[in-house]
Amino acid sequence: MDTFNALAEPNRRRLLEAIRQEPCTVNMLVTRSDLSQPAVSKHLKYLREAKLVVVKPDGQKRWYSLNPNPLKEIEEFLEPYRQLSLNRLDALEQQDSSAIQKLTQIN
Amino acid sequence: MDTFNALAEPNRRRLLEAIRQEPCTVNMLVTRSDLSQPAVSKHLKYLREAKLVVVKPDGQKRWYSLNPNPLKEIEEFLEPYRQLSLNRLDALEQQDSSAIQKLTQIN
DNA sequence: CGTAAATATACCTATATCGTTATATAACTG
DNA sequence: CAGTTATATAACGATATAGGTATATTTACG
Repeated sequence: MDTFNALAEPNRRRLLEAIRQEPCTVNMLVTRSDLSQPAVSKHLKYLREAKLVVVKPDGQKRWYSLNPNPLKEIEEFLEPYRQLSLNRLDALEQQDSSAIQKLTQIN
Repeated sequence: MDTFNALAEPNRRRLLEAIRQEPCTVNMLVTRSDLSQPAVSKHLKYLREAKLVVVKPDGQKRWYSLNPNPLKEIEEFLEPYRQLSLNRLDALEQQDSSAIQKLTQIN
């Protein structure tokens, strides 16, 4: 499971959001999601494979915390696209709001 | 097909890269990839669903060009993660290279 | 008009993955 | 030790999708 695929699943993004806010045990994530415990464990397995989380065992509990480093790959992919939409829209916003309508209704 | 899933497929990312550089017809993309024509057409269908590309028919040709707007969703997702790794590593780089080793070997 | 070119779609097989239930594996607790 | 808690894994069915080949559809051209 690579970074892109790990982020492609909405439940996995939500789990990662929770872990980003603070390290979590599996049970904490089960409580905060509407997923079963095995489902959470499986998603965590994929997040581990993608190295987006690291685990620290503590007795029977496992503390999952974020490793944001792999996200750089996504950032690097997005980099060449940044100049395009965002700046282009920003520039338009300063002059012609009808042109923005035209552009944004594509999306 | 949502934005995240559209980007999860490596061939699709490559097609998008090509389209980003200049608008392309299907045949151009077939030539520049190692995919069959139907495979390219299918990936383009998903990119269209995700609204990452727009098509302009021109005779029998279809010109595919980039619509970067949906990428904002990815940017917004990444936003809260930006402060974490990148800045943290940048800060470390300026003082202690062994600490960087420890951090980066997680990844 | 008949053929070729450009693209899309249908159909098939293989593989991945989602979620669930049941079960295994440790580690605590009394 | 017995039972419970925390987590992981196995096994299963359902669904999605990747790729290929064959074919349909539309447009161009002589």
